[in-house]
Amino acid sequence: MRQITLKDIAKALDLSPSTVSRAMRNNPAISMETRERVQEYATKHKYKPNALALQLRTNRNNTIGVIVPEIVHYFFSTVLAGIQDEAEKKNYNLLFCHSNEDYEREVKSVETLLDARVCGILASQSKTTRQFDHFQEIIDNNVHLVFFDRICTGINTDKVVVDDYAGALNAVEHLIMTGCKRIAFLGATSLLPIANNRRMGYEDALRKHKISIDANLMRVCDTVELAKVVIPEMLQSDHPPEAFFCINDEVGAYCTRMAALAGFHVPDDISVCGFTNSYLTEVTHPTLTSVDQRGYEMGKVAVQLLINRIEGRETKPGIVSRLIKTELVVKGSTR
Amino acid sequence: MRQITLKDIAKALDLSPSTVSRAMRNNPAISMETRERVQEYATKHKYKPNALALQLRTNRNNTIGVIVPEIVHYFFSTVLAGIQDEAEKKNYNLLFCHSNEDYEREVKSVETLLDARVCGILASQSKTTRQFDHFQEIIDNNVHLVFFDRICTGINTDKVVVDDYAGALNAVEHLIMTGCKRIAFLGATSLLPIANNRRMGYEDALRKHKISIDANLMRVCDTVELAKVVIPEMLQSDHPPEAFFCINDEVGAYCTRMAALAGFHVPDDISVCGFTNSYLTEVTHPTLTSVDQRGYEMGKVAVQLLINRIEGRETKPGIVSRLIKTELVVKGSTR
DNA sequence: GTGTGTCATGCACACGTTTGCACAGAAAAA
DNA sequence: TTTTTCTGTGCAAACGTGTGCATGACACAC
Repeated sequence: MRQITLKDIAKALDLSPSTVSRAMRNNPAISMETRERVQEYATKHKYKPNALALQLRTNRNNTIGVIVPEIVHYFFSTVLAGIQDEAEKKNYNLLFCHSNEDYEREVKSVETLLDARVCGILASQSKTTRQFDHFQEIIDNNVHLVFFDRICTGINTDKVVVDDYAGALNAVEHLIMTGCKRIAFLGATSLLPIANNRRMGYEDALRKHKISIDANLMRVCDTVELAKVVIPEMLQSDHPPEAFFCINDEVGAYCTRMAALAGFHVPDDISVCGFTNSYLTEVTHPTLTSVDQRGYEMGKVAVQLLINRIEGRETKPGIVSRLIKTELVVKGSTR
Repeated sequence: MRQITLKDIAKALDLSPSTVSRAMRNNPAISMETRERVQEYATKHKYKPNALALQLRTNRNNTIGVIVPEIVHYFFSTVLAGIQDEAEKKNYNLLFCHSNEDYEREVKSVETLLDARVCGILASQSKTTRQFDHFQEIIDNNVHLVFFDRICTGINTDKVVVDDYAGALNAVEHLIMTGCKRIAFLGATSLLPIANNRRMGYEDALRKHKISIDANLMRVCDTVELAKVVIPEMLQSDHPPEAFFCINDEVGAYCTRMAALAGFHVPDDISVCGFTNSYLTEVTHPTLTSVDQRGYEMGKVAVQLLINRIEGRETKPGIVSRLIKTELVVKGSTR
């Protein structure tokens, strides 16, 4: 029992397929009587137009591909939610690929998506990617491409990124305004643009408030493993920091616990601020102040940009670059 | 500049499209010379077979749809990762839908997937779903359907679920073996099968070790908000529990913190066990013992089952039901 | 010369839809 | 009555591919 087609309806009602097609689309050239007869038969037999046939005709399948480097990940899953919601609203389907931070899989994903003839691709680069030919391939095939978050510097195309700089600046200013002066920065290596931007935001906030920058207070500490070493060391120093500005919530959450164990009260003795505003911030005690990266918003904006390109509404010839504003969410770990 | 087709190659080499088609597929009927000439031209001009045309011909698009109730969610994102990895390995594409726990969107997602003519659907039911007509519609359209985790009891089809009962039983036995007797169960309302199965596992573990079941130790407490009320109350009682078996990691994480604040040492005075083994378990101090639900494995198994159905390798006429074994991951919060 | 066999290729059709154009019949205008 | 206009419908082609069958050329055996 396969799906009923236009031809089947035509045969059953002794009409031609073209008449049936027109009747279904309410073409005024078809008499009211025939139209009703056809539509009645169609609904009765649950006719569904074959999307594949339509796609072949128009050479468009209303599908966009998305490549995510990691999915078991608060931020990226949030972005994916935004992408899906917006794409669904605009009647696009989503072909989902997962590179798992692996260059080879990223290349394969691009191939898959191009083979599937998607109208456009949303991508966030894997950490291990050093060559960009596969991304160039997308553009060479006249498929639209928008990068989000982890943009690929080697490729000239539209992108959407988080305003890490302003996020860090705001957060550190908040720490300063609530009375902290010795503020530690637990960051990552400056190779990553996001880490670098946040460091610059941190430094500029201090400068703005005439606080000197102390290199001893700036550490590479972006994993719980590192935190286990770095944080106790800083807490035990003669001049422990009055605040920790952490590059992610994992380190932030661990930091609140370590400070409490060392006998400090959070936030009265030591303030802590994280980055991402994941659900980790709700299970710490006190709850963790954090910078919300608004991944959902990023996903929506990325899809909108891509669809505007696809449908020719965004005609700007150069590259379009959108900045997502962060939002400081003050909770219990800062005063 | 559109993509090159078989016809283009045919015209360029003064052959018929059928010859080119056969040449590309290495049909021995075509002379070696022609084959080489065609393939050379094809690679030079980056010929890609048009998937849409193939799909129309065969009426199969090698795509499976997945409906997830929530995506910013450790467990479901893990399952999705498993689904994607396995589907990719088997050369299937993934059409991704997100119901966001909303019945209306779930119905719309099913429609979308059926319109797209997917070969099969993997679905986990939304919390607000009370009617099942849309799922029945899938089966009526001869599209294969496999439920995972949140199975729909109203529909007779294949499913993959976590062995919650054994997971709970194991975990509670571990608590007992490490010297705890008064073990609290922080669960959810028994309406949900998963909550019910875990409660039964908890009770059977106690029975097995001849520990009486104390209703005072069993509470509904599946959110951090509830935990803020329930846990302090239990800790302050005359006979505080020696262990907490929690229905999720959020409550478990919060529990370790509350116990420490109340002056108990974890795990020496009080043991805590969570459920899911999310990354929350790594940022608590001590790290949180938890029951791993092996979502990645579940995703893989679900896809395998679905593809076996699609490709006719699983011919069992009745419904196939797979149970995913859980694994207790002992960390710092239990002895 | 006729028959048989092999090899390489092309024709035609199919998948399900849409659409420009032609056409038949009826109604309206001359 | 003849011509024009209008109305409703069908034909054919197209999208890109794969495949059964026919065809034509050539070689070889009788």
